[in-house]
Amino acid sequence: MSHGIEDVARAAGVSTATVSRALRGLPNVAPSTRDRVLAIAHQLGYVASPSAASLASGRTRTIGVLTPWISHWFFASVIEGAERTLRASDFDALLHTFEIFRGGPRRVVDASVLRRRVDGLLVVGLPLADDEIGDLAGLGVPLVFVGSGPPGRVLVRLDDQLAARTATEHLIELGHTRIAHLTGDPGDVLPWSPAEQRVVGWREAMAAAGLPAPKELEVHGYFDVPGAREAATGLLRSRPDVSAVFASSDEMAMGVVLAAADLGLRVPQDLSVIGIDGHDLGDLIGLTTVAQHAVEQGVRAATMLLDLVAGGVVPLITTFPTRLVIRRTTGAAPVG
Amino acid sequence: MSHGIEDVARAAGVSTATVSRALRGLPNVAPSTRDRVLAIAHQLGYVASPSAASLASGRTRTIGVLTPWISHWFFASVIEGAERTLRASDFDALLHTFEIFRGGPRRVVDASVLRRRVDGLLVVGLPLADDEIGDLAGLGVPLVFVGSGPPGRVLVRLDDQLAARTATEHLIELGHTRIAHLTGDPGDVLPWSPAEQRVVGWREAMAAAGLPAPKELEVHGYFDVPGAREAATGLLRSRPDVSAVFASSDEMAMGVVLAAADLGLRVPQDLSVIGIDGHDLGDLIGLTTVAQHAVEQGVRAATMLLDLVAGGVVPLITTFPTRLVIRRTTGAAPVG
DNA sequence: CTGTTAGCGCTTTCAC
DNA sequence: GTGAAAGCGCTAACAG
Repeated sequence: MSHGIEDVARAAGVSTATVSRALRGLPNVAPSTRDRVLAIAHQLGYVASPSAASLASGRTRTIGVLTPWISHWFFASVIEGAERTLRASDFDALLHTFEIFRGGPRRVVDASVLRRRVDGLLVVGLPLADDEIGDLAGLGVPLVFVGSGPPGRVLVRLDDQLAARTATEHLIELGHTRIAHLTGDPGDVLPWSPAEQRVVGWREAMAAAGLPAPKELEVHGYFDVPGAREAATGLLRSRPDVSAVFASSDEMAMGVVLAAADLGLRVPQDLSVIGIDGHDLGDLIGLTTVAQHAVEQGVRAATMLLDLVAGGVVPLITTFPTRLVIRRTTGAAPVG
Repeated sequence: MSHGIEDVARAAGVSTATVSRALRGLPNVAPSTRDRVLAIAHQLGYVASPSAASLASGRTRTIGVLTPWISHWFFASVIEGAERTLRASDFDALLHTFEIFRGGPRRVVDASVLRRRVDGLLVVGLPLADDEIGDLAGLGVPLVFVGSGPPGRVLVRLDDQLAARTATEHLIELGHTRIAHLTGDPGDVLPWSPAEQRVVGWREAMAAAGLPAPKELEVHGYFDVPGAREAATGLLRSRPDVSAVFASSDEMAMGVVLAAADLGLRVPQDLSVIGIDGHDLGDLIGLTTVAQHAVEQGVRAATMLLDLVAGGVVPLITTFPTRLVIRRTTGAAPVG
């Protein structure tokens, strides 16, 4: 049942070296030989042992995918795109999640377990500390960041400041003046994190319109629906004058919509809500959003990583476009 | 930077065999020796090469996770639970998705690429053909199915018939008599698939109440929000007398809610909708559902798989409970 | 409790 | 275009 390369070599009347070459499509194999080897290998159901091949060649044909969650829209979408791309090139995707605990510090990324295990690393939306990034880089394999990455490293992203300005400006055009921004955990303060960039974009848009953007209007909650619901409830209670909320993600925006319902506020008559993402289910509640292509970012990042693994060069920063999708959660500011 | 087992052995003044034993926590190593080896390995940042270890031992400490999608609630949740559990036991999760194309046949699962690559396989919600399952079994590693699996194999599931009856009975109790069932692709006809079991549960509940469950009320759509929206639109147009829809999943139920909105039907006054899942975002539209614990199923399945890999025995079928969560998409049947 | 010695199943020079 | 042979870096008997 389980054949080795020698069985194939013997059956084909060639050496194991030739079988290895033929199966991997290397040059310097006579077409007739190649065909024969391929046929026999197929017939025997032979597939090279990945461990043996890795040990001998030093390459694993495996890409590690590091992510904090998989059951969030952006992450699941990116991973789906990346996995599909890797598989198409006969690479495996090794999934490593790093839970970010509510309130507590997240488990630190341990690079050493990845040593000699992967040919490259895809870091999805995980704002890492400098030393962690250094450890990962120390593995000596190419790194590509998606959604969130430090300067100087290969990064696939969107223009977070622009997306945030777009969202905020949409609210401003609707006549809102008390526009709050709901963002992620306050511990996430790396200046290059998307959350931080979006805060900057919000401030810029507010400033450009001559509107105040005080600290009380910058609310930090946990980065999901329940977290946002809770944070938004607090905000809307203490600042009933707020007529619009720009949430840093669609999931957070959904939490805001739920909080509004909890408090008996009508959306968008009493409160306008906008997010960033283009979440699949945003349509369900008519969520206005600044949409991005998450699956495509996964595809692109994986493609670039594969290029790097093959020794190619890729652009340091790839910026994906976003577009404003106006639906039913934003409307004209209440009069008075 | 990158040390081998010999470096550690030399520094500790022992043989490589002892280093190997000490690092893996095997017995027959003096505590003092073990401590010394551990300290030196740590100091050197030594981690055994997985390829070399696999080649020598025949074990990979890797579990393959097979799934059709990752960006669907059930799948993402199960995978998240499983990955966390595997990681806790120092096992890696290798992600293999098998896209199910709309309309077309899905890509067939190719077991051979998994040969000698994994110590076990977790199949998540992928209704496989008998020969595919045979191929996977032929790999000689333990298999655990989650959500959907053939009789005679280790399976973590919920009682699909019961869940469907619970959902249908809820609608019947509200006075509905024309209750349609929206389910997945018609190609998915394996008698043991969850979709098929849910159809059976719906029919049973209808029959028990003396209500008709004709074929026209059993609607097949693609297994996601847009697919259900489309299928439900067709149904509601051709059968305006239908006052309630039981959808096979929450995502499909969301599609029904959207279809109702498209057609100007009020939910629940004109149409009641119920799903199965307990999707995170069901709350957003007050979706009534029969909830299950997807993350826990992933945890349990991974735990059992690890047991099997270690040579243990596990129950063939593990059935998770469900519970009816009544929210706002179901209400009394319209009078007349 | 520890060391010695074979491999595990490939890939990769280096010859021919 | 093909083969022989030397590893890749560990683990697993088997001794002692």
